[in-house]
Amino acid sequence: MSFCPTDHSNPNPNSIFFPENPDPMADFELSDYLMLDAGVFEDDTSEKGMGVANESATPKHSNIRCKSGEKKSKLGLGHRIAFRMKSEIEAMDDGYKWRKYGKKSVKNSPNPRNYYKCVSGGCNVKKRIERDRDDKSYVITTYEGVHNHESPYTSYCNQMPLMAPNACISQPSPFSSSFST
DNA sequence: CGGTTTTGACCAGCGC
DNA sequence: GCGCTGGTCAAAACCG
Repeated sequence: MSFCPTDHSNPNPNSIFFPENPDPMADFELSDYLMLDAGVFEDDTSEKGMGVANESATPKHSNIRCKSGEKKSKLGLGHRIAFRMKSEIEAMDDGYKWRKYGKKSVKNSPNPRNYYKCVSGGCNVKKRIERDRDDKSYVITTYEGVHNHESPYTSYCNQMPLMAPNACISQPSPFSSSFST
């Protein structure tokens, strides 16, 4: 599996960029990535099966975890993807436009979880963001659903290939070493 | 003034 | 059936 910046079928870490931070590598580090395809997730704890709530429950390394044929997404939205990264900021701009619709304190975590929806018309992709309970310098982001549109950022890049052909896809990425297969 | 965020209330699913 | 928990709604507050 490879991640293409122009592929909007799934939100992916490669599409994240940092308009407010010209040097994201300075305080950004991907720690873990979980591919929770088709609403299925690795239920590796004894906690209630709300899926990716578990990713903060166990120590993690740079592994891609994928499992299929077990539990379905509660909402039936299809793809679910979660990753954990070291970052000072929680609301990273991944190129899509999100609207916050909820904030909730969750059990076993001192940090609240924030809920966002993609505001593009007809797109019901959601994401959850919370700080790792064990290490607050890490942020756990979970995407749920599939975008039915391109990222505005991707569109922007595609419009200026002659101007800066490498400006969007060739920047150093914390994900590139882990996910370019 | 319109869009976004905050926050308490409400609802549904799950375990006991 | 009941209580707990996570997820969503919606009104109010906030901000540019």
